[in-house]
Amino acid sequence: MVTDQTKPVDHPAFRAISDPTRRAILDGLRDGPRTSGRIAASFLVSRPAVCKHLKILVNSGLVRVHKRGRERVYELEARPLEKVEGWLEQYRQFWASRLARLKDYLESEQTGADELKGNS
Amino acid sequence: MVTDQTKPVDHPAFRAISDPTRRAILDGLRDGPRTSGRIAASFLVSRPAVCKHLKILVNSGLVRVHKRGRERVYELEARPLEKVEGWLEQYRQFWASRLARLKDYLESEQTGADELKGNS
DNA sequence: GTAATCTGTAACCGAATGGTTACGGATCAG
DNA sequence: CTGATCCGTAACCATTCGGTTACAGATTAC
Repeated sequence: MVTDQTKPVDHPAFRAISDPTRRAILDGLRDGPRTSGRIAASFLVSRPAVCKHLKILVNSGLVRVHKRGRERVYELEARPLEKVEGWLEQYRQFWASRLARLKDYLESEQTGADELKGNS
Repeated sequence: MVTDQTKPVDHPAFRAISDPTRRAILDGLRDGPRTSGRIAASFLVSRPAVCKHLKILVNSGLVRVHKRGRERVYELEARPLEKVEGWLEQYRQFWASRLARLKDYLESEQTGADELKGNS
């Protein structure tokens, strides 16, 4: 076996970070906790839309929320991203290794011996 | 500024890897190039469904394809994942640093001085 | 040539997604 | 108490998504 045989990684975070707006929200929260209104003010979409994104982020574990008076403070909780990182890690060798670059080179002159590289 | 100020990262790969089936397809391709039929055979969903997933993966740049006789060989192209990795990297400090763990500890006894940590 | 095989796509369908406007609950200001 | 403010959710809508079955184009086998 060429690569590590690991169970399929699944986590709601994968879905959560697939949306550009949600990623932008997370990016903003890297500067510190923010209230719902303040977050929404920095986006073109409506406030309820942001609220729904925040809900998704909370449900995926990427953001925590707690009340403070009449406002609610949202805060980044990055730990679930570790799952994504873990999945990604298994691919790093395919873009970072010398072998990967060698492969790229060989592919520039089609050998036609494709499936020889790994068939179970 | 606490964190690096970077342009919002966007790439079709984020959407592509949000689906569990597509991630499983990529996982399989780590063992080497495979034909469409062989890939489909290892999934419960129908062959056309796998075809559509493969198309999405090709369009996102995560998979390359070339014909060989009457079959088509799909091959992993991991480089776009570097974009995802780059975005993720900006969050590593939030789950890996000593500061992050200190924050976690402090949060276990609500101080109420939330937004003091970073307001522009 | 003809039949079997490998493959992608069209047509269709139900469910989920991402957005909107309208509303109501809770809290602060006066 | 009353009005303004902050906020989440309900209801609705168009679009996308992920799946299916049916079909058609190429290539191989005989």
